[in-house]
Amino acid sequence: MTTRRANFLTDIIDADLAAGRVVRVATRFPPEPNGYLHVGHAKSICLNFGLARDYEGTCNLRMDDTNPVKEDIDYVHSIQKDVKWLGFDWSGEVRFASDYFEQMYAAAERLIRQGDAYVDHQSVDEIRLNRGDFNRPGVNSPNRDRSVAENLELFQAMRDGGLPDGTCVLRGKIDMAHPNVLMRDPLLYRIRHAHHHRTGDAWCIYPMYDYAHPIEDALEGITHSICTLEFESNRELYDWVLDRLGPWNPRPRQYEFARLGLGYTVMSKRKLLQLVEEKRVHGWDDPRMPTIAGLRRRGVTPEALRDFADLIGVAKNNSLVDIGKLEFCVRQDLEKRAPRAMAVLQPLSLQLTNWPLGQTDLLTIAWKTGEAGTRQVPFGREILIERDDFSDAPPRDWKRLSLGKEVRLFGAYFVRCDEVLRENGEIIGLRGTVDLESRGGESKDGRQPAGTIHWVDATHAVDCEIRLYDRLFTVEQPDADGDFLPHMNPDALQVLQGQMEPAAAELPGGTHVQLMRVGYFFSDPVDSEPGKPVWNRVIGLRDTWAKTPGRTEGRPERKKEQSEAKKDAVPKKARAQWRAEKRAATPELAAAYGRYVALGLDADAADLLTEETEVVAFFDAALRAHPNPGSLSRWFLNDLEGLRKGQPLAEIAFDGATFGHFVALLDGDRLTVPAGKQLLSHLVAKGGDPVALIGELGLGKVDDSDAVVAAVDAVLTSLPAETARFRAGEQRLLGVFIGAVLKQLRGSADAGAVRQTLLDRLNG
RNA sequence: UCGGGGAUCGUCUAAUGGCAGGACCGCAGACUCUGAAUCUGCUCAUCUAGGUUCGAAUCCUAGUCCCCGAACCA
Repeated sequence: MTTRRANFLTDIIDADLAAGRVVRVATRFPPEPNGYLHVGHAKSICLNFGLARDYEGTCNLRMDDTNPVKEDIDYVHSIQKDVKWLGFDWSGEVRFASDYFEQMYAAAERLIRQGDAYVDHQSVDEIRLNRGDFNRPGVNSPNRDRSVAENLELFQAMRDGGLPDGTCVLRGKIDMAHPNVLMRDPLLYRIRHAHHHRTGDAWCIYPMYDYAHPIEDALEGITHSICTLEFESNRELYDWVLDRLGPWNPRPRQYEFARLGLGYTVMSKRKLLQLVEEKRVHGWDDPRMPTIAGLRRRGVTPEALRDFADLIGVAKNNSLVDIGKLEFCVRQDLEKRAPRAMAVLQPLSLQLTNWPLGQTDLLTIAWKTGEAGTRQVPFGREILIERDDFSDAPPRDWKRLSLGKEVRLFGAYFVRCDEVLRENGEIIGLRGTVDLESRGGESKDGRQPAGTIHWVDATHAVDCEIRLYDRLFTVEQPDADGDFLPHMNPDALQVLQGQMEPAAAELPGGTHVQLMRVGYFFSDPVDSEPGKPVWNRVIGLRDTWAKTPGRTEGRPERKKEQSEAKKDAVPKKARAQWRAEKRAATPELAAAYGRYVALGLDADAADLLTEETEVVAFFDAALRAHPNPGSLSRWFLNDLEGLRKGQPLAEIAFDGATFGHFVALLDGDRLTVPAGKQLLSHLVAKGGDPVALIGELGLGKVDDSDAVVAAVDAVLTSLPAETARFRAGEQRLLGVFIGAVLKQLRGSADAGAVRQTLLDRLNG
């Protein structure tokens, strides 16, 4: 198993493997072929395929093609291309949801026969209306109680094709009052007389996502079905479908993670499609687009994208990732791989008056300093430098050319500026002299110029198109409110004619270079022609100079204000209030509350213990076994409540009386607190007799102070560095020692005594 | 309003009752034939309030804020 980043999903998988719930890991990446994949998908691809790789399992690529009106074969191809380009390979053939249509149909008939589905003839509007809303339950369809035979016949009729679209649907029969609206008799099949890119006209009914997806997963033997957070509510329905159509081995489980949110771009397929269709960008692979195709054409590498996925991790927090992290990964990767070349984007002519007319010097310069591989770079009397590299009023730390000052032209000669040529006040050229002794960039006398700049020889330079790309939007969250289009960055694409050194201009389409001191570039694989490359700027170099002169623009505030609806909403009814009302309506609870208060419990404890009658019964039984309400309520409320995780008391492995006996052991000083916690969690999970378990688990309290002293000494000698640090003043390390001692004594020693012994030893 | 999720440096993410760690960003310095890269150092966080515990980011209670869900979409 290769090393990997841990996240909550690897925790789950580790636990599943350890418990034997699964014997291998099978994941899947299930895009709908209705658009191009984007960088958010790249995160999901890296996750799913990465998990399969790390656990030596499998990952399927599956087209979720259940809606023929939106999907297209072109997208099927682009998706495969993008996944491969990212560096992943799927298990076996590409899968298609449409390949399972026959099995899904049979499964639907089974649901009907089981009484779990029915054909409904209500209209779209009626169905929506009768579904109710978050506050109102839905109402049953008049067709809900049709017989199995009738449903079977109607469903067959749906398939047979005689019914126009919208005539009727197949629905799951669950509960129209369910608090999860998705569970209110969800639609399973609808009629759509549409041509499917794969099944053609074989079908006129198509399954809905919530019905189809779990079946696809189960049929493929998927163990961990990973999707994004917005499907959390759908999981209940996913499980419903699987539970009624099993048994499955393995039984797939759905888990959700946070989709990628990235600053200064949009990620929804709808918005991306809109940009393409309205021709606001030049197609899906426009280098400004966050699509995989766009990033690829821009010159971002698969390695950089995979690094990025690793860097941002996987969790359930809604997050907005700083696009600077992507830029960091791109720079880091290109820094390693890109050869260096020179081009001038905004040329300024420099005439070298002491260079012989018509003579050219051919310099040999390494593609990458310190590495093998060189090219020839011509040098002559007229040199082009970057306009920004000359200043006639240089600031204090200026490391470039200025009047009377000398700089090194990278890999060539030292030059000095002697004269500035102007026209109407504007600088139109420079005259200067070259140090003929400095060929190769070293002077005989060992002097060092202030700086080094890039350049090209004017007579040999090659004209080439340079495309400068920038963030697509001017704000971090373009779709935070209202229309995202007004936030488009008009300067996201800037086209320049640059002058490039001849050797670099020969490079074929699809090559990366670093144009020195400018940025990383990629010769456009589509528009480049032999000898006429078009260069895309992938990303600029980090520029600590550009941002120094007071240009620190503050990071814009992120949008996180309350929605209008929330502002006016009445606060949720307090839970304490809810319990008080329940007590008022339930004499049994009210009586218990009075009794507990009379017993000396504080009002909060009495309140919490009287939320449900089963708790009261449990607590009363404990009270009979051990009449100490104070410690009983503390252990119940603080520990047992956490351990049972909402499980009904009736389902845990021990009863109230046992709980009473358990607390009595603690009060009788037979058990320390940590040992008690260990014992309690054992009791909740497996049950048993507390007294017997103390012996079995070795939890009995150790009163032997010699044993404590011995353990303390052992721990201190095993942690010499920490001991020294503690003595030097790091008091917080006491907890580490206590923990280690307790662990050694299996939690059976009194923590207070351990603490005191430790202090004596450390300070004495 | 009902149901489901989530809150840890500016950002992303760890810590599974025991030293709040890493990365990005930022700042400072070193080095430099790229104001790049590299190297060194620094700044910076547990949503709030109570409780349990020797010890709480973690367990309990109450609250606050954010996100998702009511398509014959996925």
